[in-house]
Amino acid sequence: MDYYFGNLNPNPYYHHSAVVNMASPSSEFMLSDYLVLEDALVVDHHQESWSQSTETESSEKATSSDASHGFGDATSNTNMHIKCQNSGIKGKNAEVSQRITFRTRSQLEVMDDGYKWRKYGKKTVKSSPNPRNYYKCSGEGCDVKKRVERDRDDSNYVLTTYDGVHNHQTPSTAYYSQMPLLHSNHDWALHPSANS
DNA sequence: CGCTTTTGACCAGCGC
DNA sequence: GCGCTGGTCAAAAGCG
Repeated sequence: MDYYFGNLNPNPYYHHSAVVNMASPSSEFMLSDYLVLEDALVVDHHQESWSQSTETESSEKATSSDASHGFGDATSNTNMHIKCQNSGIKGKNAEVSQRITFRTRSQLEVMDDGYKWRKYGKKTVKSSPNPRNYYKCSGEGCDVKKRVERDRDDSNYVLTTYDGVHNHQTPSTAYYSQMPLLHSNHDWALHPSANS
């Protein structure tokens, strides 16, 4: 099941969209718990492979200079093409955690999603020639982790896996208060094209 | 000085 | 039990 989200916030800084492929449609999923996205993107609904993004609504698309507002390297030409899978993962103590993987076309390996992360490990894994980096959320008492690695098939893409749910708001709320907020859940809604 | 990154060591799960 | 692999720890170094 694919959901196509469009950000309703008219502010050009925050025109975002993403497809969410939910393995369990009934599970609770707050996209904005995980994402503060930058550019607009279009997602292929029909195939497993990842296709090149086609820009739409470019008049509202954030420019590269906008990226200097804390969302990444303004010179990096980051374009995001994201599909994510949400699946219930049973932890050691049988608790169900949330794990979501995003595949993002980006020259940046680590994108600013509004949370503060501390790197705690780096590992070369056999399944990929590229090293995998491990991060923990720096929030007090927050046990959310993420893994970041380059796609083994196409190093232009970055695979980011979020594991867990934040127990706090983004620490950048104060910063964002200078501009309209994205990272409230209310900015996201099912895009009409999802029905077609 | 406090926080982050680096990186080798260590640990746990899994297959044989 | 042993080896392989992925994930985490923690000491040292780096940085602002």
